[in-house]
Amino acid sequence: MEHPIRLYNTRTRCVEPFVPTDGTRVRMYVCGMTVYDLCHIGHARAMITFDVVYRYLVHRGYEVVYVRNHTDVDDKIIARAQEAGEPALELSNRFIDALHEDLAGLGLRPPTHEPKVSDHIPQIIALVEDILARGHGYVVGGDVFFAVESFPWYGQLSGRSLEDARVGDRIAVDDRKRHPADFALWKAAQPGEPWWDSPWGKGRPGWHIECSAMARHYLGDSFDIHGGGADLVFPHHENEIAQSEAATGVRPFVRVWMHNGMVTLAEQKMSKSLGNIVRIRDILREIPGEALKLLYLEAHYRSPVPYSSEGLVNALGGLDRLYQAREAAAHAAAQSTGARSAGDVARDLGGPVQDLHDIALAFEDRFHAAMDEDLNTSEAIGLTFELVRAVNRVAGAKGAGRALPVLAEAHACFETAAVCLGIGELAPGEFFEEMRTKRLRAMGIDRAEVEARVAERTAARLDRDWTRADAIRSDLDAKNIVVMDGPEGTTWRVRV
RNA sequence: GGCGACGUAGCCAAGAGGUCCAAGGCAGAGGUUUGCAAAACCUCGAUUCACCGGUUCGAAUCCGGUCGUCGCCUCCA
Repeated sequence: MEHPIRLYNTRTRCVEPFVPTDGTRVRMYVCGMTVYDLCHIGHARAMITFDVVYRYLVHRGYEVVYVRNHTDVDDKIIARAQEAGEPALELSNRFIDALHEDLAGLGLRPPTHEPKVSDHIPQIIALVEDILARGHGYVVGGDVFFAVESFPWYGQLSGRSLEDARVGDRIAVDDRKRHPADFALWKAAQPGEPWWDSPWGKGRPGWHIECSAMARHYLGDSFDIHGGGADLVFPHHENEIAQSEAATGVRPFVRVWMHNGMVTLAEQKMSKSLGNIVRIRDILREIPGEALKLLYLEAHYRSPVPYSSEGLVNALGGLDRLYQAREAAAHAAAQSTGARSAGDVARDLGGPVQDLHDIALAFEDRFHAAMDEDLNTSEAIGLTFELVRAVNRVAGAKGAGRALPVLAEAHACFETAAVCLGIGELAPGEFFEEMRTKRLRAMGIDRAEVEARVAERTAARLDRDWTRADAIRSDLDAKNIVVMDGPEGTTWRVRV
């Protein structure tokens, strides 16, 4: 690694060089979701953020073990299941399937492991036993609590002390707790709830412990990166640290804590309690998934990002532009014989061709420099669009045929961006088709009818009947269908 | 009340004290191109980085204060 990647660490509140413990092997755990409902665009942000972390680390030569859990044992799941009269694990499995569909629609890479809580009860019980053995927990009835006062570093991540926390201020405190901030490691089973046998009787894991246990099982007592949404810093991640470090005696549990910013709607955080939820699949019906990625990645992952349908459609426009340039570059790459070097061609042709060559040559280094600095995807995307413009300048000009080797270079740059960001990964034709299908659906337009009218217009144009051709054009235009006459015939698109 | 983040053009957004008198995208104006369009390309847009002080030869970038917005402290990505 010629120049280390630098990442912001929530624990130290600094951007610091990232050096994995184990050479080129990186171990990363990301909090997935509690699967009692469909994924919303806030989940999407976390998933997209860490998908990019994963992609980029792999791109830079690391071997990454990426674990993202499904929390399938939880109060809310149980409550939903009881309402629906469905076994809790069946319900959670349905939502895991839905999650996989949604994330595939966004073009996210699957993690190395996707453990479920229900499959790791023995590991959880073992972890709780270790915590008790080291004197950091206590049993009350069939419940087990973590004793925060026994762990001197409690608050290290969130930067709050036990005095500051004032946990009792806003919630009713269970008077069996020794300290208001103590939290459940294991909960005794209530009637009608799923349960597992344990040394403390029938029960189930508390919230937090599952991540400690599964991270330990797949990644060991100490690992490189732990990610999740910024709203998990406290109490979830704080409690994870306390449990894990208390159980193993190994510090630090996690070397780098990474947290993505929230998605806001109309200046407010999207959240379950506010009820302002937008689901991933509602978007995917009408917009290609990469548009959401572009919208998010245009901002830094730690900043809040405003969501709006206008913003999304905006991003779709940019994506479309990117794919058009990609298509031109891909076309050139396929045709380029490589008989002449890009450098020679650039020198001979000069002007925009030379400019494109220069941009392409510097692209990878500049792209890496941006991403190395705590994943500055905004700048990386800026660079990509500079490339788009440079490509269009060359590809759209007369004599583009002579510049093929240089356009082929640009094509390779687009590949780098696509692999690292997951944007522009589809074959351009595939993207245009997806966009057309989804936009037609969004606008309720019948495809066959459009194609018939376009054919009609083409016939009119062949007869040089401009009046009729223009009438059809404006007719279609009123329905947001834009007709384009190019050298290779007439195409059409749905206006975005 | 405690802890934290942020405030850059009409909108979104990047900017490791000087080589940035501020990337990129969208929207807008003019132009090239086109049967007419669309797309694409070219040109134009913050004398300025919420406000006020301070440090410095020099600050959007550092420090202090003011105002504003948001997040966490309760389930949350």
